[in-house]
Amino acid sequence: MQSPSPSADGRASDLPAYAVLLRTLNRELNRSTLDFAHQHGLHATDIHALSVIMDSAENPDGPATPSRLREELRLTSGAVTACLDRLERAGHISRVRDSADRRVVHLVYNPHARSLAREYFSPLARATEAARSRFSADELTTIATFLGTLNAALAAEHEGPA
Amino acid sequence: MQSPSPSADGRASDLPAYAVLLRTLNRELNRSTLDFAHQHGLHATDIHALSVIMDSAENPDGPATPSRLREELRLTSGAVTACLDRLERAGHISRVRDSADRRVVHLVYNPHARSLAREYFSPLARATEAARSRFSADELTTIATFLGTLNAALAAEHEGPA
DNA sequence: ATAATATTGCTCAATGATTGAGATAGTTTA
DNA sequence: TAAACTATCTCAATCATTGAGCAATATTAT
Repeated sequence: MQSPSPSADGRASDLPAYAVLLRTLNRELNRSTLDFAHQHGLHATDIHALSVIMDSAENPDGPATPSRLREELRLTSGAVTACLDRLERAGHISRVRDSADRRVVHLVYNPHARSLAREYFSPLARATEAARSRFSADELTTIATFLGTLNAALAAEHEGPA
Repeated sequence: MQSPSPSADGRASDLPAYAVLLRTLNRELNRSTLDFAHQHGLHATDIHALSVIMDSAENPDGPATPSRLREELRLTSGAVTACLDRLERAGHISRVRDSADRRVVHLVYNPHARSLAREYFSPLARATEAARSRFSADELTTIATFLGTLNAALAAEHEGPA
């Protein structure tokens, strides 16, 4: 009844189909996170925090701080403190006072957490590589550009939706 | 030092770059979920449950059940019951006993929840459409195929990782 | 300098979602 | 019919999160 879609896989490229694909992807990624958290006696919150701390370490916006986590994870300050206490107690991260502004705490992850993170992302990396292997270099470039564009659009949605 | 990558956006299509893109996407989608949940006095769990119930209604695997939610959301049975109590009390879903096997409860979402779900996915749909508008039909087909492949690979990871 | 204001992260009692063991009701197998 | 199994629910205990307030540091104005 809809467009006959001459290309072999074309039936799955309209907006509703994209919505289902993205929702499913979100669920799969969350499930990976939960499984990994359970395996290590941590909570989903802790893993998400670790993910933010990891990405902040490599990004030019500077190292992660408790305030940053509060915004990224939509937690209250008390919850952030508790989360960081858990991660620090388990040896994954350290709190380091900024020397310039001594109110600020920098969050750095220890070598221990580095290997933990590698382990966490290993199934994801395996699945991603399996999917990537089916596409050409040009196609992978297109897909990466799309993902970047989508991320930017989502970020714009909850920063200035008006 | 790495491959010079002649294509304009090629630098962003290797595996580590994909990992960052997918982690960021996951965070953006979760943040949308949390923001929406807060706006409506619900919890992230409730929204995820609603999402599963929605997709189950349209999928051929049959309607959602508490057991299904327990697996999908990695919750215990007590938590599922509490979550469904909240959703039912707020009028979003109904529990319906299966007539064939009267131990089973089918979860259906009410018209009220249908409009709630539309509202929830509206920012996501807007962002997705904004990103989609930048790509050709062929490119969108490629991207959709990739997302489907990735979802299948992720599902395979936590069903039979061995 | 000094006082007033703002910001960062923490403390702690209260709240409430989640856990986990068990109960209940229904189904299937022998 | 009895026994074993399954789906869901109940409920006390646990523990992450909330939210108000505090301590320490930084900034700005006078």
